This record gives sequence, C-alpha cells and structure tokens, in this order.
Amino acid sequence: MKLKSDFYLQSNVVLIAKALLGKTLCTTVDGVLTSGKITEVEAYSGTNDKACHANNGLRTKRTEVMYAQGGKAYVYLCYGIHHLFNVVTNVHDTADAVLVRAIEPIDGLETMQKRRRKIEINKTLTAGPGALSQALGIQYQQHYGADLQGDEIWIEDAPVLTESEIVTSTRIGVAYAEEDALKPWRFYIKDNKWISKK
DNA sequence: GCGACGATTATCT
DNA sequence: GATAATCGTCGCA
Repeated sequence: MKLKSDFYLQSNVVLIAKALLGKTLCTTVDGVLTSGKITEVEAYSGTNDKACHANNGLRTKRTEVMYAQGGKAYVYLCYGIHHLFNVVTNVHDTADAVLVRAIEPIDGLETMQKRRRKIEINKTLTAGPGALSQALGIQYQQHYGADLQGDEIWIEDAPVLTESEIVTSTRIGVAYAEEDALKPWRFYIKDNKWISKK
C-alpha cells in the first residue's frame, strides 16, 4: 500500500529517515515498473544543518521544492553526472528532506540492469545515490518536484524496523558542512549487502 | 557574465 | 587509493 501523505508531514526528519528504511521505492518511468527496498538513507534539515542545500533559509529555484509540503521528490544533479533522489518532508516552508542512498532491487531487474549498462547484477546496480536513481530511471529534469502520491514515483509502506536492525553513522560527502558533518544522520539496515559504504 | 565546485562513481594503477 | 568525467547553481562583479 502506498504511503499516506500524512507520513511525510511529520516534523522530525530524522525519525522519517529511519522509518523509510525497509519500505519500497517504486517507479514506472517509461511504463516499466522498477522497485527496490530502501536500505540506506540520510536526513537533511532546512534549519541548523549546513549540509542541507536549503540551509540558512537559502531559497532558490533549485531548493524551492524543499520548502513545499512534504511528499514531493527533490531531485538534483551532482558532479554534473549523477541524479540524486530525495524525499521532501515536513510542512510547507520547512525545508527538510531525506536522501535515499541505496536500495535492494525487487522489480524490473532487467530494466535496471539495462539502464545501468551492467553485465552482471551486483551491489553497484543500486547501492549508491547516483546508481539507484539511474536504475529507477529518475532524472532531475523530469522528476524534480514530482508528487509521491502520483503513479510515476511512490513509496510502498512496510513495517518500521526495530532499533537493533538499524545502524547509525555520520553522513557521506558532507565534510564542507563543518560541525554539522558530525551529525549522526545516516541510517542503514544492519547486515544488508545493498549499502553504498560501510 | 564568469569561475569554482559538488549529498558520486567508474576506471584506472 | 587516486583521479577524471561533466554541468547546473551559486556567489560575486
């Protein structure tokens, strides 16, 4: 069952990030269903978090969708090559988001394999924020601001994992965020092989 | 208008 | 382990 819109409106982005672990991210880009279990996420807060693109109230064309009401997709281009997928959370005018960093493939393996131009299926298929976006066909030009209640990108509900199944660490690639780089806001499923980095 | 750089990854050594 | 790839955004003039 598709996650209800209320889920995305919760005020604590860290709790939402943890709750998203184990749920299923689905897309029907090009008419083909591709999906995977969310195994790794990171939380970004619009307030008091220098690692967030919308930090310090920065409001531009790029960050605008993060200020929208939760339940939308924030997709952006990184290093000019990688499309990174985020889930916008919290109420209107509060710029919180959860970056999905890795998934465990479920549906549409062949399509994902083709999009990734992989001969074999291994963890490089969907473990990593740029990799999973490519596998699911997510592109910033096409999916920036997409409604997660729609039928092109959505998240299927699943039971919330227990604390003992979740590993917590600092976020990846945010050294520029000074003291906020130390925030323990990265979460992944313990003993799961579909993780970008240990 | 211009220049520096990034929430990364594939492909080298 | 190091590095190239590659382009939209942001900050400043």
